[in-house]
Formats: sequence, structure tokens, C-alpha cells
Amino acid sequence: MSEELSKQYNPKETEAKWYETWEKNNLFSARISPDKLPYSIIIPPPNVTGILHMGHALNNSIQDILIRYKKMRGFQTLWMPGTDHAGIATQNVVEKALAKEGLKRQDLGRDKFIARVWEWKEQYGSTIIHQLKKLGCSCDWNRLRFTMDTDYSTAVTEVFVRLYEKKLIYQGSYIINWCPRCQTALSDEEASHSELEGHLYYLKYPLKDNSQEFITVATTRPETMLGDTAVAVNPKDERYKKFIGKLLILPLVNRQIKIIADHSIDMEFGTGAVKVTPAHDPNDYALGKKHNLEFINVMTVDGKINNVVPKYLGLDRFKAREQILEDLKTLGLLDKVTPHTLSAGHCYRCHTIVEPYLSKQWFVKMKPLAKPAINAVKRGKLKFYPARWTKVYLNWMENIQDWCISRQIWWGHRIPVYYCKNCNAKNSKNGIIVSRTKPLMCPKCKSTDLIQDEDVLDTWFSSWLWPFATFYWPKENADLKYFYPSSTLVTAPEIIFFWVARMVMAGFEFKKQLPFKDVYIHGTVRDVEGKKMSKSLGNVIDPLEIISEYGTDALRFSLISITSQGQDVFLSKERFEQGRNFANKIWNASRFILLNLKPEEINVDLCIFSKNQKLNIANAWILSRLYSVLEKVEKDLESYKFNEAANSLYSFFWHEFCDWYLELIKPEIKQKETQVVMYKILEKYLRIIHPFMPFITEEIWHLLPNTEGSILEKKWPHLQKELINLKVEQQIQLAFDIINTVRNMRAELEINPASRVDINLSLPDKLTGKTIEPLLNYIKNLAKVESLNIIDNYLPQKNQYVVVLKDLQIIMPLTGLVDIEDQLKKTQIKIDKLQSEIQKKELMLANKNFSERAPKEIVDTEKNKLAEMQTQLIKLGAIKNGLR
RNA sequence: GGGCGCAUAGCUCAGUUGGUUAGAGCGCUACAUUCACAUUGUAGAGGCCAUAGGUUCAACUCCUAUUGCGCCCACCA
Repeated sequence: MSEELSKQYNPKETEAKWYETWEKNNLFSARISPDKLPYSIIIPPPNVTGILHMGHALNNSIQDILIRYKKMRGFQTLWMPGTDHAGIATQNVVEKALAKEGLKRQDLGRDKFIARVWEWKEQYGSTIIHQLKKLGCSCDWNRLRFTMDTDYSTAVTEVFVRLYEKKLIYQGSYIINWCPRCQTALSDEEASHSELEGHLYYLKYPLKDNSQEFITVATTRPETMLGDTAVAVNPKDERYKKFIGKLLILPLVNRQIKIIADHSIDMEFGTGAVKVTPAHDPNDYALGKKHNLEFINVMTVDGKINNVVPKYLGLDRFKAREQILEDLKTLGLLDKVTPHTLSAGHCYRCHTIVEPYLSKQWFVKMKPLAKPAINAVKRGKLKFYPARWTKVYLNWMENIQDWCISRQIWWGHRIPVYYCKNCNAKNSKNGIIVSRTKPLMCPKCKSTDLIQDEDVLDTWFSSWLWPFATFYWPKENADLKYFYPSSTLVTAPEIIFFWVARMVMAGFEFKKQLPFKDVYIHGTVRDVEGKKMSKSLGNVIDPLEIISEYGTDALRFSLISITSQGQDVFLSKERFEQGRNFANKIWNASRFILLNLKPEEINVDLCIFSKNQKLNIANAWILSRLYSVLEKVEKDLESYKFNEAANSLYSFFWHEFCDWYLELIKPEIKQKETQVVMYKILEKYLRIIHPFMPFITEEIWHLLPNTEGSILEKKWPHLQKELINLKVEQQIQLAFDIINTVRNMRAELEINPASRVDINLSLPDKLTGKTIEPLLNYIKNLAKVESLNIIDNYLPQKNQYVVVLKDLQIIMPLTGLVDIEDQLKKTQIKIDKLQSEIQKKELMLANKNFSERAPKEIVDTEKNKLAEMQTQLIKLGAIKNGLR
């Protein structure tokens, strides 16, 4: 069989095959196992409109690594998958499709339009799911959820009703961000600000009493002047004191407006006099409320001027700006125009400049919800990796604003509010009915003339329930009890506010519990120049293209290995060659082993060798390396340092296992001990790297003798510390031999540099033949030796190891070998330091202020740390003695 | 205005609670080619770890300031 294996690893052939097998055998499905600890991850649901980009690839590779790792470590894992209905995004996509037929959504009407959206979803909505499968994601697909599922809607409605009953949801007219293209309100988070090169226009408003006298105001949006209802100045401003209380005539409109005084006005900016447009600016809105001004809306929902001044009726807001400026200029009322950079909100979906717009919307009162979410983080119950995001989160939470949750679109969860026309006619406050199901009649007047609120809820109003609504909350089923709260949330920094923070709030409000324990925030994937990858910039590297060219394992491994914790990822296509080459290296090393393996020789437990310490040096060394890498990988994965784990695995396999070990053992490859060690190393290594590279490991696993079933179902290798400890003794022995050789050589050269030096070298097999000649010459020149003898082609006879000479120093090719004296010194320093730290810790713990007042968990962790340090100290002591 | 991150080899980046000789990948140079793997191997060149101070026996690592780049939040009449 082995002879048939191709020289190159072919990912295409294996990947589809194994994913199908995993799915068919239900390897991803999670059931409640009372004897196991649960480990669950709830996927950040991609938009149904989504197609896989590098951000997804990174995000989901990380989750898959965690899930596969934890599963192998014996947890009952669950990776809950799903998609988000993505209100505006999806509606836009379907509207675009309609536009091709020359239709608008209004032409179809609400019900038919929504039917079209569902149709679209059935047809295209699972694209992203198929792509996640190509990425190897081990989600439990049987549980696939969608934020518009019927029972998911039940949860959303339930939450709305509960919050309304708690008076945490209210309706009101406020200035919100309005997208004139999407014709809907947007939350503050959905209106992303960016800088614009604009102008500051100075407009002259004549006084009523004396039309030759003016007050000049500065504005960036002159078209809103049609809605001005005051001009405000600072009461301390000497320039304007005398005008306070007087009236102005608003040009073009000819409305009388008052000059008011307010301390909030910055005297330095512009002219120090501000036009006040309460219906079109949040600050002016506040001023309007405070000073009882009139609120005059000058725009229609699509961003055109309304009939406030008939001349401008129907003009687009930017056209109107030009027209108004021209008209003012004609009247001599445009004082000057200066360049001015300003930042304006843009719709996060269509990038149209949003208009601050006065309208009636639903809001969630956030301050009470934020409280427990703040405390949990402050008390360390919820941890961010990397920790710096904690600050960002807290800062936002502590300054949280109310959340505008109504959207004037059709695709989404309809607001469960009904209006009684009869009651409304009398008093608008009486006519509101908030209900889980559509009420048959008005509870007050028994009228059946009810209509439901036209608006739908913000997409994030459903997403923030994701960690428990996916378990069919508000039903309290067994899965919810077992798998909730989830263990880790893996996500991108962009959605900390949108999503992470709100999930924490929802978790506390509705489940009295955190939704997850750890939040791992990975970086943003950027191109080589540091720009965000986006279609419009044309700098996208398509993960699917990489998969078909280099394979999924290569994609995953490369991506992970360059993602250091929380740092943005700068990506170029060449990066993936490394992953492909590595997969190929694993393939060929395995092929080599398979070609040389005698299956009947390997039915032996490693312990036989390790206990008797009969292992030869190469075998002992590689085993010790394997287990130290295993230890490091475990540590790295537990602290979310995926790149470090990946890089350790890479350099171990390539530069230690392949470059040195496999070369060293070639002459004795048929020996039983070598057969066993070689096999065990490969077999264990495959298990360790499986979470990173699931496909190639599964493929090789099935080629190996004595392996059954999927590698995914195998246990994670047990960390045999005694084998690492063996390393120390072996190392010491080795190092002594080497150092002595060097010392002898040096001594001889120093005494008589011209004296004849003979060196006997043992060299690995691969350095024989033509390869060795230039090397030998090199050594001869450097060491100025007369003769260089090669002792057969392999070692390890007594006191002879692989050595290469460089500048008269001997470099041990076997990693981890060090100068004994150096090692001693280092160890001593470490011991000293540890001892002083232990003293400090002991003092701290002995301090009553600390032990009695600090939270118990903190005291406990400090105690644990102390214990750890003490064991560490003992270990160091032992090492020191060994060195001596 | 507030906050955060980054500055290390030609390029892209690692660097584990400070420890003496700073690493990887790519690229470059020389050599090797029936041998598991050219998606390879061996060796090599290439670093005032942004700048200036400070703490320390010891600083790429900690502190302060400066410069440059990037990001987030708030405000901007």
C-alpha cells in the first residue's frame, strides 16, 4: 500500500472524503454526557448573505481548533452553528434582485416581499454553511439555527415584552441616525463616522428691528437652516450680550426666531453664534427641549426637502444646499465659506451619509442592564483575551446610551406592539398594547380594530440572545442547562459593542448568568499594506481559492501561525505556501516511516524503554522533545496563544523530527526500539496537530497500522513528564561530553597552535558522499586540523555524538543542549529570584488585610501561585544538583 | 479631546513573569540532487531591537518623554 502513496500530498482527494465521513458518522453531534464536562462554543452567526472571507476563515479555524482540542481532551463539546438574518443587509440584497426586474419592494407589498426574502434565503442562505464545511468546521450541524426561526422569534418577542413590562423599553421622538437610502433608523453603532472635506458656511441673519444689522452663524449643513427656530449665543459673550432676547428674521423662510443664551455654546468656534435646528441635530434638539423651541422637520424620509418652503420642495438635500447657498448669496447673506473637515455618520450597510432626524422610535434603556455586565468584568468573572479589550468594553459600558431598536424595514422580527385605533383617537398613550401574541381585542375598549406596529427590530436585538435562544429559550430544556453558559466566545474586535457587550447584558437579564466565560478577540485580517480587505479595494484573498490551490490544512495552519494574540493579521498569498509545504513535509515524513515500518515490531508500550532508561540517545532525545512540545502546546492553547502552539509544532516536526531524528535513525531503522519510537512519535504527533490540520492527519492516521476509527475520536496524548525529565539527565551527559571535547581541543591549540590535531567525527548519514566534501574542507580550514576522519557513517558509540564544527566551538545540533556552566548560572539566578518572590507572596498571604478582606477567589489564586512557585523551586534545585 | 495598539533582518512578523550568543517564514548567496520530500537538504550573509532619558548587578523586555504609523470612542454649530 505504501508504495502507492504519491510523492506529494494531494489535499483535494482527501478533504471532501473525510468531511463526508465525519458528518456521516455524526462525529460532531453533541449529546448530554453526565460523566463529562461540557465545553461549548456558540458560533458568531455569519450573515445569511455572507460569503466566506479571510476573517471568517480565521475566526472559525480558531473555534474549530478549540473544539477539536477540547473534545480530544475528554470534554463533551458542542459547537453551535447558525446564521443571522441580517435585516438591512439581506433586505438590500433582495431589493437589488428585485430592481433587476424593475420592481421595488413597495410594488410587491410587505407579505409578498418577505416571501421573496425567504425564497432567496432557501436558495442562497446556506452558501456560507457549505463554505464553513470546506474549512473543516466541526459544528453540530443538526442544531443549525437561524435568527428568524419561529421559535427564535418567540424568544425575541418574549424579551421585548419582559423589558417593556419592566419599563426598560420605551417609545419616543428623538434625533436618531436616519439613512435616507435604506429609509430606516440606525443605532449609533450602525452609523460609522468618517472624515469628510467639507466647508463651513457663514450665514447672515438680519435682525427684525434693524434689517441692516446681522448676526452671522456658521454651519456645515446650510440646508437645515430652513428648520431653524433660534440662534444661540453664550451669555458671557460680550459681542452678543445686547442681542439676547431679540428677534431675527430667518432668511428665505421669513420666520421670526429668537436669540437665546446658553452656556453650552463655545465662544471660540465660528462666530460664537449658533443656528439652532432642533429637528435636525442632537445638540440642537437638547437646546430645543431646554428652551421650549419649536421642532420643524424640513426633510422627507428619502432625504429631500419637504414643503416647509415650497420653493425647495422635493429637492435632494445636497441639491438644496447648493440652491439655498446661491439664494443667500444673491441676497447678500452669505458672508464667507471656509474649508472645514468634519466627520459624518455613514450607513454601515450602504455608506450613504446619515441624516440626524427627528422621529418616533423604540428604545431600550441600557443603564440598568449594563450594571451587572460591568460588575462581572470588574470582578474578573468574564475575561478578555487579550486583556486590553477589557478597558474598551468597560469604557463603552460605563458611558452607554439608550439603544434605538426599531427599524423601518420589512425583513426582521416585527415589533410586538399593537395600536388600538379607537383608543388612539382619544389619547395616543392608551392605545398601545404590547403582547406575546396578537391580541383579539383592545383590553380597554374591546375594539377589534387593532394594527401592529409597522417596524421591525434591529438585527442585534435578536443576536444578543444568541447564546441561549439557540437552545430554544424561554423553554428551560436539558441542553440549555448542560451547555449554557458557553465556554469561549471567539470573535473580532469590530463587534464588541454591537454584539459581545449586549450578549453579556442579555445573559444577566434573562439567564442571571454570564453567556460565556472567556472572550477571545482576534485581529482583523488585512492585506500586506495594512488595509482592510474589501471587495471595493480589490485586495481580497479568497479563502476558497487558497483551499483549492493549497488545501484547507495549509490555509488553516498558515493563518493560525501568523496570528499572534490580538494583533491584526497582514496577509499575502505567499503566506500559504508555508502551510502547503508543511503539509507536504508531514506527508513525506509519514511516507518514509510507513515505508520502513514493520507493523509486527511496534506492539510495545513505550514505558518498557523509558522505565529502564535503555533508550538510545536519539530516541530519548526525540521523545523528550515531543513531550516538551506537547506541554507547550497545551499551555499555549489554554491561554489562546494559537500561533505559538502552531509554530512550536512546526519547528519540532520539521527541524527536529525530520531534519535530525529521521536522519539519525536511518542506519538503525530496523531495530525494534527505533521502530517503536518512530511510530509512536508520528502517531502522537498526528493527534496533537489534528486540531490545526484535521484532514491530512486523518488521512495519515488511516494509513498507519494499529489505528482504528477517526483520529478526532482519539484521546489527546497523555503528557509523560518523566520522559521530559529524562531529557535533563541525557542533556547533561551529552553536554559534558561535548564540552570536554571542545576544551581539550582548545587547550591543545592554545598550547601549540601548530601542533597536529586529529578529530574524529561522526556524521549523520545524509552528510556522506559528495555532500560532505565542502563541509570537511570548511572544518579543516577553520579548525586548522591536519586530519579529519569520518568514523563509519553513524554514531552513537560511547561518547560520540553528532557534532559540527564552527569557529572551534561545537554546536550541538540536538536542540536544547546548553553549556553546563551557563546553565548552572542561569539556574542559580532563577532560584534566587524565585525565592525572593516566594518570600513576597508569603508576606502578602500572612498579611491580615489581604487574607481577610480580599475576595476569596483572589486569595485562592495567590495561594495556588505560591504552591506552584514552591514546586518550581524544588524542580530547579533538582536540576541544579543534576548539573553539578 | 479621550483611549488603545505598533515601531526588531531586505520584506512580513515572533520574542514566553528583565538574564548574558535576539528567532521564524519569505527573499538573497554558495553548495548538494538516483537516497521519504526541490513544496528538499547543508551552510552563509543580513540587526545600535524607532529616538532620548530613567529604574536595575543586568533592559528588546519595566517606567517617562519624543517622533512616525495604525485603530477605536466622543465632539465638531
